[in-house]
Amino acid sequence: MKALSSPVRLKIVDELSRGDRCMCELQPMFPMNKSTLSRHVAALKNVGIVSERREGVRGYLKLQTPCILNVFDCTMGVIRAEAKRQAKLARG
Amino acid sequence: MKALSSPVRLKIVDELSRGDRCMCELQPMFPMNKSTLSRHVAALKNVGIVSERREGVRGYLKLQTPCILNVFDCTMGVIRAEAKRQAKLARG
DNA sequence: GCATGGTTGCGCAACAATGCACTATAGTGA
DNA sequence: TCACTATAGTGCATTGTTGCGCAACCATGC
Repeated sequence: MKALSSPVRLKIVDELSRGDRCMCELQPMFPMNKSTLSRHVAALKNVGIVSERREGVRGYLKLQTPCILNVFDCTMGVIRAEAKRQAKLARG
Repeated sequence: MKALSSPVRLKIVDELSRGDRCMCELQPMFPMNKSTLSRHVAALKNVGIVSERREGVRGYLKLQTPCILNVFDCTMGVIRAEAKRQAKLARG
C-alpha cells in the first residue's frame, strides 16, 4: 500500500495500465529528475506491482497486477462519496 | 491511498471490517498512546473511509467503504505472487 | 571510446508518527 | 449547580521517514 501512496507512483501505474512502457517513455511525462523517477519505479518493482523485461539497452515495465485497477475504482468511489458529503455539508 | 499506507491504519480498517468499534475498544489493541491512535482514526475519517456515529459519550466508528476489502484481496494476491517469486529466486 | 538508458550514494528539506501535557464535551451523582 | 469521571481531540517538540536533485556510476550496443 505504501508503494501506492504517492501520486507519482499512481500515475505510473495508470500509465502502465494502458500498455508497457520503458523509463525513457515515462521520463517526458514526469517533470522530475530521472533518478527520482527511477526510484519510484524501483519502489513499485520491489513490491511486485510492476515487472521488467529487458530489450537490449531498454527495460520495459509491465503492470503485474491488474486488480490494482479495481483499487482505483474503489478509490474513485470513496472520492465521489466524500465530495457529495462535503457538498451536503456546505449547503448546511 | 496515503491513508491506507500505514500498518496501524490498515489494522484499524481490518478491525472495523468485523464490526463497528469505538476508540475505547480499539485502544487496548494498539500499543500506542491514545492521542496517536486518535490521529490515525482521524486520518481515516478525513478521507471518508470511516464514519462516526456518536452514542452519548462514545463515538462508534464504521467502515464506510466495503470495497476496501477487495483492495485487501488484491494486496494479498500481490504478496503471495511476490513470495512465490522470491522462493523461485532462492531455489535458483 | 562513446552515446544511450538506467541506478546508486549523498545530503537536504519537507513531511509523518509519536508521546506528553493539556483541553473539550457528555454523563453521573452528591 | 458543581465537582468528578470517562471519552476523545489538540498543541508542541522530538524523532524517523520520504522525496528530491546532483553527480557519479554501471550496462548495453555501436
